[in-house]
Amino acid sequence: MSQGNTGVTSQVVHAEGCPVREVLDRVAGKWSVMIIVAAAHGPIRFTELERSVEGISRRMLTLTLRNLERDGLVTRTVHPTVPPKVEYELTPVARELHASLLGLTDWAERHRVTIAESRAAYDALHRPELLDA
Amino acid sequence: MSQGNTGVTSQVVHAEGCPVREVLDRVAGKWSVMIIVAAAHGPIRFTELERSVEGISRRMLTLTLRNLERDGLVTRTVHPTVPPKVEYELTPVARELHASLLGLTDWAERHRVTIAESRAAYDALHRPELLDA
DNA sequence: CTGAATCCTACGGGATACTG
DNA sequence: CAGTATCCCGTAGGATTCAG
Repeated sequence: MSQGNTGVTSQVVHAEGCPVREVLDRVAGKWSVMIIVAAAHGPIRFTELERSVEGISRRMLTLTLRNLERDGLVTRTVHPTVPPKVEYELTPVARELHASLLGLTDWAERHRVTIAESRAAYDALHRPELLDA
Repeated sequence: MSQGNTGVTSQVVHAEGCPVREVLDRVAGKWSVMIIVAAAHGPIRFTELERSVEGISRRMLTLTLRNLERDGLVTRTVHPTVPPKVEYELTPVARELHASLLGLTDWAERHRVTIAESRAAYDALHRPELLDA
């Protein structure tokens, strides 16, 4: 091989059963992580979540909470009062996730400016048409 | 308010400008992270990526690589040979991201079984119709 | 207050074919 | 080898309405 092989064994990233994919699928939704962040401080009510997670619709809040509950990431506690009061709380598993997420948010904060600049530069070079936003 | 306020100041998770959302949007795609993982070992060629990232289509590989390049997460190096040879390499910023990702994959591996069980249990309770898959 | 049910649309992403 | 260009479809998710 005159061109030489890389010598680097590029290992396959398995599609199925890949832990990377799994966590991502679980967290990929538009709202899951934001809900986890909003609930990280302790039990929180439905309406509080609705206000905390800016921009979320009532429907998506419900759906996402159901999925989180299904995965065992939040618990749902109904207080049989009137008016009804429902509290959501992160499970220990979700708290661990939240801790790991901190690494990501930290990364995002450290590089957000750089990334924004990179985008602008790229667009200036490869997307001249959308320069006058 | 006889029910009392919670005392817990549920802070708002801002929609715009939220670093959490930003990193997620950037990584939320179906393939971004898997490409980053596949490229973590060093420079890698287009076709090698295509084989490494199981299940990806040529189209999505190209699109995702372009976005990663745009965000300054990968560099694209064209070797003017014949046949053409293009190498993609993670930038330092992306390497940091990859490191943070390790925390997530670790979390996923530690809890995948628990989560799967949680799902099964939830479905058994709340989705009796789809029990005979 | 805390949802569930419907309706509807945008867009991510797959399959396929063509190109330098 | 390394892409681009089209076509097409499923579904995430928004708006709105009804209900316990």
